[in-house]
Amino acid sequence: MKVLDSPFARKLSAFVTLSEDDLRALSDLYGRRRKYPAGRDMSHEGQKNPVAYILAEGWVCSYKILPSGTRQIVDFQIPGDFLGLRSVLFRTSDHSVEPITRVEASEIIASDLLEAFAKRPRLAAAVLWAASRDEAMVVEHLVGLGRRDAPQRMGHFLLELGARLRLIGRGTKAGFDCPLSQYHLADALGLSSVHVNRVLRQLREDGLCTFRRGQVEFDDYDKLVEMAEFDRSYLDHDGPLLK
Amino acid sequence: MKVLDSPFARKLSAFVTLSEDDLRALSDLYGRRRKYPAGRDMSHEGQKNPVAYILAEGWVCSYKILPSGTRQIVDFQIPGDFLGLRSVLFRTSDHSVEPITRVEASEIIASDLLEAFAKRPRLAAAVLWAASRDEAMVVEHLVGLGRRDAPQRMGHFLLELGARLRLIGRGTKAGFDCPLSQYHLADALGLSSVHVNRVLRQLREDGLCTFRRGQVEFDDYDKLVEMAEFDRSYLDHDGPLLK
DNA sequence: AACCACGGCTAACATGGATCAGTCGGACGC
DNA sequence: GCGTCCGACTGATCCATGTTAGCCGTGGTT
Repeated sequence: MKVLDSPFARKLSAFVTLSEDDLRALSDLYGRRRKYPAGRDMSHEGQKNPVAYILAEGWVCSYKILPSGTRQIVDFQIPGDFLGLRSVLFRTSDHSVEPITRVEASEIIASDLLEAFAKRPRLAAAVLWAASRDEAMVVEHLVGLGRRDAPQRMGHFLLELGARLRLIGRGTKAGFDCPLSQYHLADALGLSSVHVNRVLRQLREDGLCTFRRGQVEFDDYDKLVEMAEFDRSYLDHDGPLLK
Repeated sequence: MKVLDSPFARKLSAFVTLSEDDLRALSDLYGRRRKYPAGRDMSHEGQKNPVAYILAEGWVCSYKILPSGTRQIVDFQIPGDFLGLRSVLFRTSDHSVEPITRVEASEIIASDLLEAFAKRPRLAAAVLWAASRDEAMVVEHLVGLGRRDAPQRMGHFLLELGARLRLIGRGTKAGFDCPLSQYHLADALGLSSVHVNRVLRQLREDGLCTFRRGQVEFDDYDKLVEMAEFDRSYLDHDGPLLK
């Protein structure tokens, strides 16, 4: 039961049915578990020989800093998400990672991962599915930055986060706990923190959703979906072809 | 020699040394070669059972249409690039593909690909490297949309395209042929076509680069690199760990 | 030859969001 | 208890970019 209850197993199980053996192989994967305090970077751009993790507890963000000093957050990772899956295949990490809260993460050894894939194809399929979903999220994020205005971006972002959290049992259609500051939102959505504040007030006054003191509440879920043009199909595309 | 001269082989060879046998396995991969006229979509979002291709000739773009009718181009593919590598693993294609010029593409059968990977690890490494580079480009694109202004975005985009084309022998530091319309640029860079025109004029008047009649000329490469804060390390990261 | 469609190009005007310059309240250190 | 720091919050102003409404040249069609 312990494994099944981990956010990672919950997420994968939502889309590929995993057997007892699959789950056991999954739990064998976890290497040493490490804790990181909030705030200090876990890795930064250009670092050599990086490690991959599965997030067990806490939130982190992956970002890039531009020469001008501004930053762009590419993605947030929540419990159950992979961290640095790509940078373990290639020698150089191409972005920095900052823990937003206190974090617990399990190290993943690349060779163990490949071995488990060879033995348990369904597990490989599930992990690939997760990686592909992450990529789809980045693309959707890109589309938002290019073609959505600030309120839509904000609404879309909160709805996506909510959907991801529900998958691991940390949120409902009513809302979720959210440790992000308005600066995090600004750096993710390509806005200034000042404007983030204005947009949040707007959403609150329009009765769409309320973000206050680390809590997101969806005041009118359907109306928010409509305003943000949120189409969640990119989050739960069909599983991989291999049965 | 024929295989070695294909844009795909040139691109891969630039980063992973491939043996004669690797190259032979590569040429076996190519399935039926198909031609598509410019303009009509090759595939659209939501399509089932899509196919993967390697582009042999011509340019295409992958894009998403928003409910409002605007579109965001996620990426351009040029000869040697994969097309729909991810959508072959998953049942649904999550974006549309439009040929910009007349296109020739070779169909890739998923099972052939996996088989080739099993037999020729270096080939697998090379293809993975290419996929990873594509992902890094999407991330860089996202950062640009979030945190760079229009002239920087434009400069960055043209420099990146130039670097990619040089890799397959279709451009130099002096410039390259470019079949994109200003509308394509607008949809890729998240701008209006009017503003694209303004920005291009600006770059020309500043002596940085000239885009006219299907030709990009870098008038002052180094100054353009500096203005756009172009750091090409994301394009040629080290190869994968597996030797 | 006349027509039309399309892409490049431009000016005038409108506006979303950035920037600047703060206030305020709560948490924390001493 | 007092400073200090951080994040939320706000108003005033400015500017980058969008929008609207065209013109022009070219190439294709009838």
